[in-house]
Amino acid sequence: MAMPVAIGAELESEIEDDPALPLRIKLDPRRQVSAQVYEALKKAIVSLQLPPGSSISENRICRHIGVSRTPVREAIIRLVEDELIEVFPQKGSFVAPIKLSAVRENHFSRKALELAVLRRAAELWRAAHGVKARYIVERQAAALGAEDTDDFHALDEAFHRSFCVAAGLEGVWSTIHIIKARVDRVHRLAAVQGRLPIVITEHIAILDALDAGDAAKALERLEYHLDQAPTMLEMLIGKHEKYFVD
Amino acid sequence: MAMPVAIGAELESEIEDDPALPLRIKLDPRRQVSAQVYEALKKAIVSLQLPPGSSISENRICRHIGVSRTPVREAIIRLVEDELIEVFPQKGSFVAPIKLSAVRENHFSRKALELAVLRRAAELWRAAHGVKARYIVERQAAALGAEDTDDFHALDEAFHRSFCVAAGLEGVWSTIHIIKARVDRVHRLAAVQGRLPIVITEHIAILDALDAGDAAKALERLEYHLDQAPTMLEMLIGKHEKYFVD
DNA sequence: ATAAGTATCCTAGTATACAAGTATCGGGCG
DNA sequence: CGCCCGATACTTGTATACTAGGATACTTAT
Repeated sequence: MAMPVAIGAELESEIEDDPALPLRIKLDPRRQVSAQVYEALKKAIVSLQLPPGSSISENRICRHIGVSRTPVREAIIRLVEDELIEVFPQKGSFVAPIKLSAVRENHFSRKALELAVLRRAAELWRAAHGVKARYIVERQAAALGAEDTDDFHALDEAFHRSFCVAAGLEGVWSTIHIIKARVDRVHRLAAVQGRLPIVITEHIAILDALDAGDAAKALERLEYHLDQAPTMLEMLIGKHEKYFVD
Repeated sequence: MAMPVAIGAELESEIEDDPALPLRIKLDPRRQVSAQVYEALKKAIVSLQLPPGSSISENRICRHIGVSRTPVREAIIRLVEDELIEVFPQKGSFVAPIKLSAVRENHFSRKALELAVLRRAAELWRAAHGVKARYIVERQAAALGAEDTDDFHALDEAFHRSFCVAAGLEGVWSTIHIIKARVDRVHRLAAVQGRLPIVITEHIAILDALDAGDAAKALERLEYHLDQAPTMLEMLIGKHEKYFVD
Protein backbone atom coordinates (compact mmCIF):
# COMPACT_ATOMS: atom_id res chain seq x y z
CA MET A 1 0.00 0.00 0.00
CA ALA A 2 2.89 2.32 0.70
CA MET A 3 3.72 3.90 -2.61
CA PRO A 4 6.64 6.30 -2.74
CA VAL A 5 4.22 9.17 -3.07
CA ALA A 6 2.45 8.13 0.09
CA ILE A 7 5.76 7.87 1.92
CA GLY A 8 6.67 11.32 0.79
CA ALA A 9 3.39 12.65 2.09
CA GLU A 10 4.02 11.01 5.44
CA LEU A 11 7.41 12.60 5.83
CA GLU A 12 5.98 15.93 4.86
CA SER A 13 3.27 15.64 7.50
CA GLU A 14 5.90 15.54 10.21
CA ILE A 15 7.23 18.90 9.22
CA GLU A 16 4.14 20.95 8.56
CA ASP A 17 2.10 21.86 11.61
CA ASP A 18 -1.37 20.38 11.82
CA PRO A 19 -3.76 22.88 10.24
CA ALA A 20 -6.73 21.00 11.68
CA LEU A 21 -5.73 22.01 15.21
CA PRO A 22 -7.76 25.15 16.00
CA LEU A 23 -5.17 26.68 18.26
CA ARG A 24 -3.62 29.96 17.30
CA ILE A 25 -1.08 31.23 19.80
CA LYS A 26 1.63 33.85 19.73
CA LEU A 27 4.20 33.21 22.42
CA ASP A 28 5.33 36.10 24.58
CA PRO A 29 8.83 35.15 25.77
CA ARG A 30 8.48 37.35 28.86
CA ARG A 31 5.62 35.26 30.23
CA GLN A 32 5.65 31.60 31.19
CA VAL A 33 4.93 29.28 28.31
CA SER A 34 2.79 26.97 30.43
CA ALA A 35 0.46 29.81 31.42
CA GLN A 36 0.01 30.92 27.84
CA VAL A 37 -0.70 27.38 26.65
CA TYR A 38 -3.23 27.02 29.48
CA GLU A 39 -5.07 30.16 28.46
CA ALA A 40 -5.10 29.28 24.77
CA LEU A 41 -6.34 25.74 25.38
CA LYS A 42 -8.98 26.85 27.85
CA LYS A 43 -10.27 29.47 25.48
CA ALA A 44 -10.43 26.98 22.61
CA ILE A 45 -12.29 24.45 24.74
CA VAL A 46 -14.80 26.84 26.29
CA SER A 47 -15.55 28.41 22.93
CA LEU A 48 -16.13 24.91 21.51
CA GLN A 49 -13.47 25.36 18.84
CA LEU A 50 -12.10 22.23 20.48
CA PRO A 51 -15.37 20.32 20.86
CA PRO A 52 -15.96 17.67 23.55
CA GLY A 53 -14.22 14.44 22.67
CA SER A 54 -11.37 16.08 20.77
CA SER A 55 -8.05 14.36 21.19
CA ILE A 56 -5.53 16.44 23.12
CA SER A 57 -2.23 14.81 22.29
CA GLU A 58 0.62 16.39 24.21
CA ASN A 59 3.04 15.69 21.39
CA ARG A 60 0.77 17.10 18.72
CA ILE A 61 0.20 20.31 20.64
CA CYS A 62 3.81 20.89 21.56
CA ARG A 63 4.92 20.28 17.97
CA HIS A 64 2.18 22.60 16.79
CA ILE A 65 3.22 25.57 18.88
CA GLY A 66 6.92 24.79 18.95
CA VAL A 67 7.62 24.16 22.62
CA SER A 68 8.52 21.10 24.64
CA ARG A 69 6.07 18.75 26.25
CA THR A 70 6.70 20.04 29.77
CA PRO A 71 4.76 23.32 29.66
CA VAL A 72 2.00 21.71 27.59
CA ARG A 73 1.69 18.99 30.17
CA GLU A 74 1.48 21.49 33.00
CA ALA A 75 -1.28 23.36 31.19
CA ILE A 76 -3.21 20.11 30.74
CA ILE A 77 -2.87 19.33 34.46
CA ARG A 78 -4.57 22.61 35.30
CA LEU A 79 -7.31 21.95 32.75
CA VAL A 80 -7.93 18.55 34.30
CA GLU A 81 -8.38 20.37 37.60
CA ASP A 82 -10.92 22.58 35.80
CA GLU A 83 -12.74 19.42 34.64
CA LEU A 84 -12.34 20.50 31.03
CA ILE A 85 -9.95 17.71 30.03
CA GLU A 86 -9.88 14.03 30.94
CA VAL A 87 -6.62 12.09 30.92
CA PHE A 88 -6.54 8.33 30.38
CA PRO A 89 -2.98 7.16 31.11
CA GLN A 90 -1.32 5.44 28.19
CA LYS A 91 -4.47 5.96 26.11
CA GLY A 92 -4.83 9.66 25.53
CA SER A 93 -6.26 12.95 26.74
CA PHE A 94 -9.57 14.31 25.50
CA VAL A 95 -11.76 17.34 25.89
CA ALA A 96 -14.28 16.30 28.54
CA PRO A 97 -17.84 15.71 27.40
CA ILE A 98 -20.52 17.93 28.91
CA LYS A 99 -21.96 15.93 31.77
CA LEU A 100 -25.62 16.72 32.23
CA SER A 101 -25.57 15.92 35.94
CA ALA A 102 -22.53 18.16 36.39
CA VAL A 103 -24.22 20.98 34.49
CA ARG A 104 -27.28 20.71 36.72
CA GLU A 105 -25.19 20.66 39.89
CA ASN A 106 -22.84 23.44 38.88
CA HIS A 107 -25.81 25.52 37.88
CA PHE A 108 -27.21 24.93 41.36
CA SER A 109 -23.91 26.03 42.93
CA ARG A 110 -23.57 29.09 40.76
CA LYS A 111 -27.10 30.21 41.50
CA ALA A 112 -26.64 29.74 45.24
CA LEU A 113 -23.43 31.77 45.22
CA GLU A 114 -24.51 34.57 42.91
CA LEU A 115 -27.82 35.02 44.74
CA ALA A 116 -26.05 35.13 48.10
CA VAL A 117 -23.60 37.68 46.74
CA LEU A 118 -26.36 39.79 45.22
CA ARG A 119 -28.26 39.73 48.49
CA ARG A 120 -25.31 41.40 50.17
CA ALA A 121 -24.56 43.64 47.19
CA ALA A 122 -28.10 44.98 47.38
CA GLU A 123 -27.52 45.97 51.01
CA LEU A 124 -24.39 47.92 50.11
CA TRP A 125 -25.60 49.20 46.73
CA ARG A 126 -24.60 52.76 45.81
CA ALA A 127 -25.37 54.82 42.75
CA ALA A 128 -21.73 54.53 41.69
CA HIS A 129 -22.10 50.75 41.47
CA GLY A 130 -25.01 51.16 39.10
CA VAL A 131 -23.07 53.57 36.91
CA LYS A 132 -20.12 51.21 36.59
CA ALA A 133 -22.29 48.20 35.87
CA ARG A 134 -24.34 50.04 33.26
CA TYR A 135 -21.14 51.03 31.52
CA ILE A 136 -20.19 47.36 31.28
CA VAL A 137 -23.60 46.53 29.80
CA GLU A 138 -23.19 49.35 27.30
CA ARG A 139 -19.91 47.94 26.09
CA GLN A 140 -21.52 44.52 26.00
CA ALA A 141 -24.21 45.86 23.68
CA ALA A 142 -21.47 47.36 21.52
CA ALA A 143 -19.70 43.99 21.36
CA LEU A 144 -23.00 42.44 20.33
CA GLY A 145 -23.35 45.01 17.56
CA ALA A 146 -19.81 44.28 16.39
CA GLU A 147 -20.58 40.54 16.53
CA ASP A 148 -17.54 40.04 18.76
CA THR A 149 -18.77 37.09 20.82
CA ASP A 150 -15.49 36.67 22.70
CA ASP A 151 -15.68 40.25 23.87
CA PHE A 152 -19.36 39.81 24.66
CA HIS A 153 -18.66 36.89 26.98
CA ALA A 154 -15.71 38.64 28.59
CA LEU A 155 -17.96 41.58 29.44
CA ASP A 156 -20.64 39.20 30.64
CA GLU A 157 -18.11 37.93 33.16
CA ALA A 158 -17.26 41.48 34.15
CA PHE A 159 -20.94 42.22 34.73
CA HIS A 160 -21.51 39.28 37.06
CA ARG A 161 -18.21 39.94 38.77
CA SER A 162 -19.24 43.53 39.49
CA PHE A 163 -21.79 42.22 42.00
CA CYS A 164 -18.98 40.56 43.94
CA VAL A 165 -17.09 43.84 43.95
CA ALA A 166 -20.14 45.76 45.14
CA ALA A 167 -20.68 43.22 47.90
CA GLY A 168 -17.09 43.54 49.08
CA LEU A 169 -16.62 39.86 48.26
CA GLU A 170 -14.36 40.01 45.26
CA GLY A 171 -12.62 36.84 46.37
CA VAL A 172 -15.86 34.91 45.95
CA TRP A 173 -15.58 35.56 42.26
CA SER A 174 -12.66 33.15 41.98
CA THR A 175 -15.00 30.41 43.16
CA ILE A 176 -17.82 31.43 40.86
CA HIS A 177 -15.31 31.64 38.05
CA ILE A 178 -14.28 28.02 38.51
CA ILE A 179 -17.88 26.86 38.51
CA LYS A 180 -18.76 29.09 35.58
CA ALA A 181 -16.02 27.59 33.42
CA ARG A 182 -17.65 24.20 33.86
CA VAL A 183 -20.97 25.36 32.43
CA ASP A 184 -19.77 28.00 30.00
CA ARG A 185 -19.81 25.60 27.08
CA VAL A 186 -23.55 25.22 27.53
CA HIS A 187 -23.90 28.98 27.54
CA ARG A 188 -21.91 29.15 24.33
CA LEU A 189 -24.22 26.61 22.72
CA ALA A 190 -27.27 28.49 23.95
CA ALA A 191 -25.87 31.77 22.65
CA VAL A 192 -26.36 30.89 19.02
CA GLN A 193 -30.15 31.32 19.16
CA GLY A 194 -30.39 35.10 19.07
CA ARG A 195 -30.51 35.03 22.83
CA LEU A 196 -27.71 37.53 23.27
CA PRO A 197 -29.86 40.69 22.93
CA ILE A 198 -32.18 39.28 25.59
CA VAL A 199 -29.19 38.89 27.91
CA ILE A 200 -28.62 42.63 27.67
CA THR A 201 -32.19 43.48 28.62
CA GLU A 202 -32.09 41.04 31.52
CA HIS A 203 -28.89 42.61 32.79
CA ILE A 204 -30.46 46.06 32.63
CA ALA A 205 -33.58 44.83 34.41
CA ILE A 206 -31.46 43.61 37.33
CA LEU A 207 -29.69 46.96 37.57
CA ASP A 208 -33.02 48.81 37.43
CA ALA A 209 -34.24 46.86 40.45
CA LEU A 210 -30.99 47.49 42.35
CA ASP A 211 -30.96 51.19 41.61
CA ALA A 212 -34.60 51.33 42.73
CA GLY A 213 -33.57 49.68 46.00
CA ASP A 214 -35.79 46.66 45.40
CA ALA A 215 -33.54 43.80 46.48
CA ALA A 216 -36.23 41.13 46.24
CA LYS A 217 -36.99 42.00 42.63
CA ALA A 218 -33.29 42.08 41.75
CA LEU A 219 -32.82 38.60 43.21
CA GLU A 220 -35.86 37.31 41.35
CA ARG A 221 -34.58 38.74 38.08
CA LEU A 222 -31.07 37.36 38.55
CA GLU A 223 -32.52 33.92 39.26
CA TYR A 224 -34.64 34.14 36.13
CA HIS A 225 -31.61 35.27 34.13
CA LEU A 226 -29.44 32.40 35.32
CA ASP A 227 -32.19 29.85 34.74
CA GLN A 228 -32.44 30.61 31.04
CA ALA A 229 -29.55 28.44 29.88
CA PRO A 230 -30.74 25.27 31.65
CA THR A 231 -34.23 25.61 30.23
CA MET A 232 -32.77 25.55 26.74
CA LEU A 233 -30.76 22.47 27.59
CA GLU A 234 -33.13 19.83 26.21
CA MET A 235 -33.22 21.54 22.85
CA LEU A 236 -29.42 21.81 22.85
CA ILE A 237 -29.05 18.13 23.61
CA GLY A 238 -31.05 17.27 20.52
CA LYS A 239 -28.94 19.51 18.32
CA HIS A 240 -25.53 18.51 19.69
CA GLU A 241 -26.12 15.04 21.02
CA LYS A 242 -22.53 13.92 20.66
CA TYR A 243 -21.27 16.63 23.03
CA PHE A 244 -23.22 15.31 26.01
CA VAL A 245 -23.15 12.31 28.32
CA ASP A 246 -25.54 11.12 31.04
CA MET B 1 37.17 27.93 58.74
CA ALA B 2 36.53 24.66 56.95
CA MET B 3 38.05 21.99 59.15
CA PRO B 4 38.13 18.43 57.82
CA VAL B 5 35.48 17.44 60.31
CA ALA B 6 33.15 20.13 59.00
CA ILE B 7 33.74 19.02 55.44
CA GLY B 8 32.91 15.47 56.39
CA ALA B 9 29.66 16.63 57.96
CA GLU B 10 28.77 18.55 54.83
CA LEU B 11 29.26 15.56 52.61
CA GLU B 12 27.21 13.47 54.94
CA SER B 13 24.34 15.93 54.85
CA GLU B 14 23.99 15.40 51.12
CA ILE B 15 23.34 11.72 51.62
CA GLU B 16 20.95 11.61 54.55
CA ASP B 17 17.42 12.77 53.88
CA ASP B 18 16.29 15.88 55.67
CA PRO B 19 14.70 14.80 58.96
CA ALA B 20 13.29 18.28 59.46
CA LEU B 21 10.90 17.79 56.55
CA PRO B 22 7.64 16.55 58.09
CA LEU B 23 6.63 14.45 55.13
CA ARG B 24 6.27 10.74 55.55
CA ILE B 25 5.24 8.96 52.39
CA LYS B 26 5.25 5.36 51.29
CA LEU B 27 5.16 5.11 47.51
CA ASP B 28 2.75 2.67 45.93
CA PRO B 29 4.28 1.82 42.54
CA ARG B 30 0.86 0.97 41.09
CA ARG B 31 -0.40 4.54 41.53
CA GLN B 32 0.93 7.70 39.94
CA VAL B 33 3.75 9.28 41.89
CA SER B 34 2.49 12.80 41.27
CA ALA B 35 -0.92 12.00 42.78
CA GLN B 36 0.66 10.50 45.88
CA VAL B 37 2.97 13.47 46.36
CA TYR B 38 0.00 15.79 45.94
CA GLU B 39 -1.99 14.02 48.63
CA ALA B 40 0.93 13.87 51.03
CA LEU B 41 1.80 17.54 50.62
CA LYS B 42 -1.81 18.64 50.87
CA LYS B 43 -2.31 16.65 54.03
CA ALA B 44 0.85 18.08 55.57
CA ILE B 45 -0.16 21.64 54.71
CA VAL B 46 -3.79 21.41 55.83
CA SER B 47 -2.78 19.75 59.08
CA LEU B 48 -0.26 22.55 59.64
CA GLN B 49 2.66 20.14 59.87
CA LEU B 50 3.98 22.32 57.08
CA PRO B 51 3.07 25.72 58.52
CA PRO B 52 2.41 28.80 56.38
CA GLY B 53 5.65 30.26 55.08
CA SER B 54 7.49 26.95 54.94
CA SER B 55 9.85 26.65 52.01
CA ILE B 56 8.74 24.05 49.47
CA SER B 57 11.91 23.41 47.49
CA GLU B 58 11.25 21.05 44.60
CA ASN B 59 14.77 19.67 44.84
CA ARG B 60 14.60 19.11 48.57
CA ILE B 61 11.29 17.28 48.35
CA CYS B 62 12.21 15.07 45.43
CA ARG B 63 15.50 14.12 47.08
CA HIS B 64 13.62 13.46 50.31
CA ILE B 65 11.14 10.99 48.84
CA GLY B 66 13.44 9.62 46.16
CA VAL B 67 11.69 10.60 42.93
CA SER B 68 12.47 13.04 40.16
CA ARG B 69 11.42 16.66 40.09
CA THR B 70 8.70 16.09 37.49
CA PRO B 71 5.99 14.50 39.64
CA VAL B 72 6.83 16.80 42.55
CA ARG B 73 6.43 19.77 40.27
CA GLU B 74 3.08 18.55 39.00
CA ALA B 75 1.85 18.11 42.56
CA ILE B 76 2.91 21.66 43.39
CA ILE B 77 1.05 23.00 40.35
CA ARG B 78 -2.16 21.47 41.66
CA LEU B 79 -1.54 22.87 45.13
CA VAL B 80 -1.04 26.32 43.64
CA GLU B 81 -4.46 25.88 42.03
CA ASP B 82 -5.78 25.03 45.51
CA GLU B 83 -4.25 28.27 46.80
CA LEU B 84 -2.21 26.33 49.34
CA ILE B 85 1.20 27.08 47.80
CA GLU B 86 2.64 30.22 46.25
CA VAL B 87 5.40 30.04 43.64
CA PHE B 88 7.86 32.87 43.08
CA PRO B 89 9.89 32.05 39.96
CA GLN B 90 13.62 31.90 40.53
CA LYS B 91 13.06 32.64 44.22
CA GLY B 92 11.20 29.73 45.72
CA SER B 93 7.88 28.13 46.58
CA PHE B 94 6.24 28.54 49.96
CA VAL B 95 3.21 27.37 51.85
CA ALA B 96 0.69 30.18 51.41
CA PRO B 97 -0.10 32.29 54.45
CA ILE B 98 -3.69 32.29 55.67
CA LYS B 99 -5.30 35.34 54.12
CA LEU B 100 -7.93 36.77 56.42
CA SER B 101 -9.95 38.26 53.58
CA ALA B 102 -9.89 34.92 51.76
CA VAL B 103 -10.99 33.10 54.89
CA ARG B 104 -13.94 35.46 55.26
CA GLU B 105 -14.94 35.13 51.64
CA ASN B 106 -14.51 31.39 51.44
CA HIS B 107 -16.52 31.05 54.61
CA PHE B 108 -19.24 33.08 52.94
CA SER B 109 -19.18 30.79 49.90
CA ARG B 110 -19.18 27.63 51.91
CA LYS B 111 -22.10 28.77 54.00
CA ALA B 112 -24.11 29.78 50.95
CA LEU B 113 -23.51 26.42 49.29
CA GLU B 114 -24.03 24.19 52.30
CA LEU B 115 -27.20 25.99 53.32
CA ALA B 116 -28.60 25.74 49.79
CA VAL B 117 -27.77 22.04 49.72
CA LEU B 118 -29.31 21.45 53.12
CA ARG B 119 -32.46 23.26 52.05
CA ARG B 120 -32.94 20.72 49.30
CA ALA B 121 -31.75 17.81 51.43
CA ALA B 122 -34.45 18.65 53.96
CA GLU B 123 -37.09 18.38 51.24
CA LEU B 124 -35.89 14.92 50.26
CA TRP B 125 -34.98 13.72 53.75
CA ARG B 126 -35.73 10.08 54.56
CA ALA B 127 -35.19 8.10 57.71
CA ALA B 128 -32.42 6.16 55.96
CA HIS B 129 -30.44 9.37 55.49
CA GLY B 130 -30.60 10.05 59.20
CA VAL B 131 -29.42 6.55 60.03
CA LYS B 132 -26.41 6.82 57.74
CA ALA B 133 -25.45 10.28 58.98
CA ARG B 134 -25.76 9.25 62.62
CA TYR B 135 -23.46 6.33 61.95
CA ILE B 136 -20.85 8.76 60.63
CA VAL B 137 -21.20 10.90 63.77
CA GLU B 138 -20.82 7.80 65.93
CA ARG B 139 -17.56 6.93 64.26
CA GLN B 140 -16.51 10.55 64.60
CA ALA B 141 -17.10 10.33 68.35
CA ALA B 142 -15.03 7.15 68.40
CA ALA B 143 -12.20 8.91 66.56
CA LEU B 144 -12.39 11.68 69.13
CA GLY B 145 -12.10 9.12 71.92
CA ALA B 146 -9.10 7.56 70.21
CA GLU B 147 -7.59 11.04 69.75
CA ASP B 148 -7.23 10.37 66.02
CA THR B 149 -7.67 13.89 64.70
CA ASP B 150 -7.00 12.93 61.09
CA ASP B 151 -9.79 10.39 61.21
CA PHE B 152 -11.98 12.91 63.00
CA HIS B 153 -11.61 15.45 60.22
CA ALA B 154 -12.09 12.82 57.51
CA LEU B 155 -15.39 11.83 59.11
CA ASP B 156 -16.31 15.48 59.48
CA GLU B 157 -15.99 15.76 55.72
CA ALA B 158 -18.10 12.65 55.28
CA PHE B 159 -20.80 14.15 57.49
CA HIS B 160 -21.08 17.37 55.53
CA ARG B 161 -20.86 15.47 52.28
CA SER B 162 -23.78 13.28 53.29
CA PHE B 163 -26.09 16.28 52.91
CA CYS B 164 -25.04 16.59 49.29
CA VAL B 165 -25.81 12.92 48.79
CA ALA B 166 -29.22 13.25 50.44
CA ALA B 167 -29.98 16.26 48.23
CA GLY B 168 -29.08 14.36 45.08
CA LEU B 169 -26.32 16.90 44.50
CA GLU B 170 -23.22 14.87 45.17
CA GLY B 171 -21.36 16.80 42.46
CA VAL B 172 -21.74 19.99 44.47
CA TRP B 173 -19.48 18.45 47.06
CA SER B 174 -16.49 18.78 44.75
CA THR B 175 -17.02 22.55 44.82
CA ILE B 176 -17.51 22.67 48.57
CA HIS B 177 -14.43 20.50 48.94
CA ILE B 178 -12.26 23.01 47.09
CA ILE B 179 -13.53 25.88 49.21
CA LYS B 180 -13.23 23.85 52.38
CA ALA B 181 -9.56 23.10 51.75
CA ARG B 182 -8.89 26.82 51.74
CA VAL B 183 -10.29 27.32 55.24
CA ASP B 184 -9.44 23.97 56.77
CA ARG B 185 -6.24 25.27 58.30
CA VAL B 186 -8.28 27.70 60.37
CA HIS B 187 -10.49 24.83 61.48
CA ARG B 188 -7.40 22.88 62.49
CA LEU B 189 -6.17 25.80 64.55
CA ALA B 190 -9.60 26.18 66.15
CA ALA B 191 -9.77 22.47 66.91
CA VAL B 192 -7.12 22.60 69.59
CA GLN B 193 -9.41 24.30 72.12
CA GLY B 194 -11.48 21.30 73.23
CA ARG B 195 -14.02 22.31 70.61
CA LEU B 196 -14.19 18.86 69.02
CA PRO B 197 -16.76 17.37 71.43
CA ILE B 198 -19.00 20.37 70.76
CA VAL B 199 -18.79 19.65 67.03
CA ILE B 200 -20.31 16.24 67.70
CA THR B 201 -23.27 17.66 69.62
CA GLU B 202 -23.84 20.29 66.92
CA HIS B 203 -23.87 17.60 64.26
CA ILE B 204 -26.41 15.61 66.22
CA ALA B 205 -28.57 18.67 66.74
CA ILE B 206 -28.76 19.22 62.99
CA LEU B 207 -29.78 15.61 62.43
CA ASP B 208 -32.40 15.84 65.16
CA ALA B 209 -34.02 18.77 63.38
CA LEU B 210 -33.92 16.98 60.02
CA ASP B 211 -35.38 13.77 61.40
CA ALA B 212 -38.11 15.84 63.06
CA GLY B 213 -38.88 17.40 59.69
CA ASP B 214 -38.02 20.90 60.88
CA ALA B 215 -36.04 22.29 57.96
CA ALA B 216 -35.87 25.84 59.30
CA LYS B 217 -34.31 24.70 62.56
CA ALA B 218 -31.85 22.46 60.73
CA LEU B 219 -30.71 25.38 58.58
CA GLU B 220 -30.36 27.61 61.60
CA ARG B 221 -28.27 25.02 63.41
CA LEU B 222 -26.03 24.38 60.42
CA GLU B 223 -25.41 28.11 60.07
CA TYR B 224 -24.55 28.33 63.75
CA HIS B 225 -22.25 25.31 63.41
CA LEU B 226 -20.38 26.78 60.45
CA ASP B 227 -20.07 30.19 62.11
CA GLN B 228 -18.14 28.84 65.06
CA ALA B 229 -14.69 28.79 63.47
CA PRO B 230 -14.80 32.42 62.24
CA THR B 231 -15.87 33.67 65.65
CA MET B 232 -12.74 32.14 67.13
CA LEU B 233 -10.61 33.78 64.48
CA GLU B 234 -9.51 36.87 66.40
CA MET B 235 -8.23 34.73 69.24
CA LEU B 236 -6.41 32.49 66.80
CA ILE B 237 -4.73 35.45 65.14
CA GLY B 238 -3.27 36.49 68.45
CA LYS B 239 -1.90 33.02 69.14
CA HIS B 240 -0.50 32.35 65.67
CA GLU B 241 0.17 35.79 64.30
CA LYS B 242 2.88 34.70 61.91
CA TYR B 243 0.50 32.38 60.04
CA PHE B 244 -1.80 35.18 58.90
CA VAL B 245 -1.68 38.10 56.51
CA ASP B 246 -4.15 40.95 55.88
C1' DA C 1 36.39 50.07 57.88
C1' DT C 2 33.15 50.34 54.45
C1' DA C 3 31.32 49.79 50.10
C1' DA C 4 31.16 47.86 45.68
C1' DG C 5 31.84 43.96 42.81
C1' DT C 6 32.15 39.12 41.85
C1' DA C 7 31.85 34.20 42.38
C1' DT C 8 29.04 30.54 43.86
C1' DC C 9 24.99 28.24 44.98
C1' DC C 10 20.18 28.14 44.93
C1' DT C 11 15.72 28.66 42.71
C1' DA C 12 12.09 27.46 39.14
C1' DG C 13 11.22 27.07 33.90
C1' DT C 14 12.04 24.47 29.93
C1' DA C 15 13.96 20.80 26.89
C1' DT C 16 15.06 16.15 26.01
C1' DA C 17 15.44 11.12 26.81
C1' DC C 18 13.68 6.90 28.38
C1' DA C 19 10.05 3.58 30.12
C1' DA C 20 5.78 1.14 29.98
C1' DG C 21 1.32 0.31 28.43
C1' DT C 22 -2.30 0.38 24.45
C1' DA C 23 -4.56 0.60 19.94
C1' DT C 24 -4.22 -0.35 15.25
C1' DC C 25 -3.09 -2.31 11.12
C1' DG C 26 -1.07 -5.91 8.24
C1' DG C 27 0.05 -10.59 7.36
C1' DG C 28 -0.23 -15.40 7.94
C1' DC C 29 -2.80 -19.43 9.21
C1' DG C 30 -6.90 -22.32 9.85
C1' DC D 1 -13.30 -15.81 4.14
C1' DG D 2 -12.44 -15.11 9.04
C1' DC D 3 -9.62 -15.09 13.07
C1' DC D 4 -5.45 -14.66 15.55
C1' DC D 5 -0.96 -12.83 16.23
C1' DG D 6 2.84 -9.67 15.94
C1' DA D 7 5.16 -5.46 14.64
C1' DT D 8 4.71 -0.69 14.91
C1' DA D 9 3.43 3.66 16.05
C1' DC D 10 1.26 5.95 19.09
C1' DT D 11 -0.15 7.42 24.22
C1' DT D 12 1.09 9.35 29.04
C1' DG D 13 4.39 8.90 33.19
C1' DT D 14 8.91 9.63 34.96
C1' DA D 15 13.87 10.80 34.97
C1' DT D 16 17.59 13.74 33.70
C1' DA D 17 19.96 17.75 31.65
C1' DC D 18 20.27 22.44 30.72
C1' DT D 19 19.04 27.57 31.08
C1' DA D 20 18.46 31.88 33.21
C1' DG D 21 17.66 34.68 36.99
C1' DG D 22 18.18 35.87 42.06
C1' DA D 23 20.40 35.83 46.89
C1' DT D 24 24.23 35.57 49.60
C1' DA D 25 28.67 35.82 51.12
C1' DC D 26 33.29 36.62 50.33
C1' DT D 27 36.90 39.36 48.26
C1' DT D 28 38.88 43.37 46.73
C1' DA D 29 39.46 48.17 46.21
C1' DT D 30 38.92 52.70 47.99
